Amino acid sequence: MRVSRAQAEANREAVINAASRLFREHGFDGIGLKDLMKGAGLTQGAFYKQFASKDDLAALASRRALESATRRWSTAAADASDPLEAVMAFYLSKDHKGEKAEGCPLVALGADAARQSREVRRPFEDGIRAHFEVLDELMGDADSASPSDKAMAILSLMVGAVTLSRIIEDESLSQGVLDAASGEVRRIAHRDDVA
Amino acid sequence: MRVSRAQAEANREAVINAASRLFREHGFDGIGLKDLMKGAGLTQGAFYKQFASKDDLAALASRRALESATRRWSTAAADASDPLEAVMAFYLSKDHKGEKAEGCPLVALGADAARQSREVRRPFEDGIRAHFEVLDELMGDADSASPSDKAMAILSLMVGAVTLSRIIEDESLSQGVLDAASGEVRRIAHRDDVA
DNA sequence: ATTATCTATAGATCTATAGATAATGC
DNA sequence: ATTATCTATAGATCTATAGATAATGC
Repeated sequence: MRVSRAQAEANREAVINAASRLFREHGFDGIGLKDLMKGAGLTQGAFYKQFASKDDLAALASRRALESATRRWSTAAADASDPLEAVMAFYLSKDHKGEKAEGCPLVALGADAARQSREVRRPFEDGIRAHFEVLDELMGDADSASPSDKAMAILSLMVGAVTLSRIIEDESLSQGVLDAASGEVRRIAHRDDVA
Repeated sequence: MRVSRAQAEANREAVINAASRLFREHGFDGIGLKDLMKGAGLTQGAFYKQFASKDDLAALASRRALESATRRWSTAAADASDPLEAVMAFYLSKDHKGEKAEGCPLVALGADAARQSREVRRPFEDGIRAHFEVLDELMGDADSASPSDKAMAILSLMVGAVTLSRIIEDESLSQGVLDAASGEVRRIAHRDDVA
């Protein structure tokens, strides 16, 4: 039953990837080790050879989810003539509202994260900073030491809007929240700051 | 061991009130019936005479939390010469960032709520609409049929900002997010719409 | 007589560990 | 010989139910 070192490493990666989706879908407390391992085609018993604890996996899976989310922002921005519009086009879309498992972990696990261990919160904080940096770059506010007020407000607005839109059953209101957020993000980004 | 009908009703209310705090603090999946009942000084066995299921209590506790949150907004707005500043003063404060159990349920349970039953999501949706109405009233945009874009953007921004600030360990960045949100909320509210 | 709460428990599930198995890696 | 994964299990906890108890309410 033993597998090669390479296969074992691949299995470990598969568990982290599966967990990164499954935690977003069910919350940190909403899914157990058995189903997390099954998500990678393994059984529960193999867990502790790979990870120190459930919290350890939660931290690794959170880091992966946030890195993937940051990459998605960078990629969307890099490929587009209007980078901000490109980011908004997917982030404030009906599709993104619906894809809890693959979507932004700040929305799917934002409230949960505040209750987790320092080890789990850390990748969230790092991910938030990385999102700020992408925003500041695409707004031409190249790397200053700390994130701009605009970047902080825009990310807050986008995370809040998708959070609210996921709760709201009424389709037109839910869409209205996303659209209102789009309008305000544009205004914030294009406002001329008087320094 | 039986208590009077009045006392039984008081006990029921006490459980709902305790649950409204405890769910915000630990998440819907982060606390069990035993501890929820203990929060009201009762034992687990008394639960099912009062509630149909844990989900039933979650719905009742969510409604209470959101009604309390809406009342807090109304009260802050009613007592102040500048209602919006009064709401922001508590909502985007370090105190509110710290008081998970008593603070805004949209922040504490926003991500969780999207995963719950329709019965639990409903009070959240109603609460969101009530928040929009308070915002539209204090901005002088008296009751139109549907919430204004401004109200939707402001609530999104405020919920997102407190969510992010709770995750961020770095005190100055965490405060920076709240302050950036304050600045943008003011700009959104005071902007002249060209209809 | 009714019933709100209590203690006790059923049955499922949770995290974590133990020991067996079978393939790898030296 | 080592070890990644498996099955099995320990011990705790979860939701929900059952039956006992003691006070209410008719």
